[in-house]
Amino acid sequence: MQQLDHTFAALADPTRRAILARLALGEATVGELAEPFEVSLPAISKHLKVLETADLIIREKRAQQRVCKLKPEALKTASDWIEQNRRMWEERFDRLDAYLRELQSRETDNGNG
Amino acid sequence: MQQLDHTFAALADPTRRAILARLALGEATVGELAEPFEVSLPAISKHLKVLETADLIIREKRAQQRVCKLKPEALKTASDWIEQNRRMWEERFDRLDAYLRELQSRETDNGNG
DNA sequence: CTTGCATTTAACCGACTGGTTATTTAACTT
DNA sequence: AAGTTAAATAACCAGTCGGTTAAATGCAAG
Repeated sequence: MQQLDHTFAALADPTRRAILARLALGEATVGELAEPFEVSLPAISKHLKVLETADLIIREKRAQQRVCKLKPEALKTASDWIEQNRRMWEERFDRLDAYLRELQSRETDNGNG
Repeated sequence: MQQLDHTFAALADPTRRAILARLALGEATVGELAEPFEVSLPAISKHLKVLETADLIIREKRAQQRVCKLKPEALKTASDWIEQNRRMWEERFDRLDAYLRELQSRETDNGNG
């Protein structure tokens, strides 16, 4: 799924994750978002475009500023993928674990009998 | 956190996600993993290295083959980050929603009084 | 010890990334 | 209309990515 590509790629950058964390505290303008970072404004603008393409945020005009807000739905897609797979993985490991325990107990039985 | 960078970057590629999904069904050799894809073996080998660096899989020698297995712990790191943030985001949106509802009801009260 | 198989490494390629500075666009202020 | 402010775009750069083919490695079996 191409949506997942974009979401995970967007989340793979620490600056972008920090921007998202900041936005979780409330909407902010591009300038406000850029302020804590030591990179240029165009760099932040590019990060915001990546986040917007990944559907993680929206930017809306407000006078001469652009206000950024989170869009929580997209994160759910990624979260769902991970959780679904994690469940599969762990089931698999649980089965393996049970199998190994069974082997173990059989050997013990043989050893004792 | 650098671990998150690697994990999300690894998950951002559809071939790598497919490999993980395959491995959820059980361990597999490099050749077995490569078989369903239309790319060369070295390409798969590189993907596996990315997954290994991200700590999502381990490769162990078995005769002249390398057997790949999932390592579920790393996925938890990513899952935790997403879930934690998702909760923050949604709380934020819940608060905003409550606030807007309150505004609405006040205006209604004023209009009626 | 040579042959064969499974996989990795090397060298290379075009496309993309994250950064820069300089320029342009858009909207408010005077 | 001219100036100021906020942000985006353009053009560029070094580095990484995902892919290739060809060569090297590791191991088992004759």
